[in-house]
Amino acid sequence: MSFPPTLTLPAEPEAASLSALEVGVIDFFVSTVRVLGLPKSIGEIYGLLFVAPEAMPLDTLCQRLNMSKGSTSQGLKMLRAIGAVKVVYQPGDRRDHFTAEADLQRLVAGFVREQIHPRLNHVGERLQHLAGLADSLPENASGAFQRERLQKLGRWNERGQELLPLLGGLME
Amino acid sequence: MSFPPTLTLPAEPEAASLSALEVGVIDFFVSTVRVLGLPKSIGEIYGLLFVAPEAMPLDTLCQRLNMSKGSTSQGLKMLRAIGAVKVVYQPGDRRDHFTAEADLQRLVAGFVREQIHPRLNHVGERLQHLAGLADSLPENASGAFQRERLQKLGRWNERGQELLPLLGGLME
DNA sequence: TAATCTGTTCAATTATTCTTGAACAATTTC
DNA sequence: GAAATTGTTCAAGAATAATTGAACAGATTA
Repeated sequence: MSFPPTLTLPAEPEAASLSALEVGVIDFFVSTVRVLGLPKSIGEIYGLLFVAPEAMPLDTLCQRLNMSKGSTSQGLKMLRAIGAVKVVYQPGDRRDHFTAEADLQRLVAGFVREQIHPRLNHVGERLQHLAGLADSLPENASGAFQRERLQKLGRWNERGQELLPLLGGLME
Repeated sequence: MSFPPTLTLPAEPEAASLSALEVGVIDFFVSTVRVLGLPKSIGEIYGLLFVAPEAMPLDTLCQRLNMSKGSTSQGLKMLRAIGAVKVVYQPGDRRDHFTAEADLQRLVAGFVREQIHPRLNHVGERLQHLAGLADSLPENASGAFQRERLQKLGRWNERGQELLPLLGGLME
């Protein structure tokens, strides 16, 4: 009873060589990023760059994270948009090299700007429109209740508008 | 040229009868809830209850939102856990009746408790473990850099722990 | 100019999450 | 107790989101 000698088992599938420290830090950012509703790959890329003393190019990230070039490129694109990674010039190397931005205030500001604000699009307008409907509500208890609820919605929205920009400031 | 008289077109597929106001408010909460990473159905249920002057039972929600009993039941379960809907007793009706909790501070507190904290599980422990690895880092520039990054991670975590509970307080 | 290198894009696949609907338990009514 | 009512659970299906990989464009080198 023997295994076919012509068939070589593909060992561990290109196990990415990451130190325990790197794995730990990446793991931390993967969880964080999940809470924020971003894809795991974003957390992996940022995590590796965050612990890395040196900037690294796209293909190094691909290899070490065992991630496709497409995902890595897209992930870096988003991270750059947020301002969470920066491109640094590396003399004598044609490739872009990336480092992690580690200033929490900037990270928060970038995240709010790129991820939260766009999704809050037109909320103000829509509430405006709703407020218009309030006038044609009946003059009874139900009408009064609903007008009150609409006002509450408006106040919540204003409060949110005020608070969001302050978020960054709270971060030390 | 005529349509087969025996074939009745199924009209609009049980178009849920919602007023423009209701649609608007539901729409508002659906967007909000999406930003928070919760399923749409949660926003629909809460939105309808939020504008409704009267408490309503599960099957009314199903009918008006055109949503399955399963989804409605699960959605109400989560909303109850967060503290975003309350059960009110309705004399002479065996069914539970639900209303929306509209106190923002309580909503935020419940959301953090049920959705954020559980996901942040063990982050402290894991960071503790990572801090252990710091000691066996080399005494060169790279080692120093990584130790610093680990410290930063620890500070961020502490800061988050302090800030989360305050979130509710900010809400008026 | 051709060949190589670097990085981006996007259609197709894969993985994840949400919703449905039917089966079930627990009450209540007859 | 049988039938009806109310609400929950969960496996299967549907919808959504993330990832891959191959094709591509632009830049650089030979």
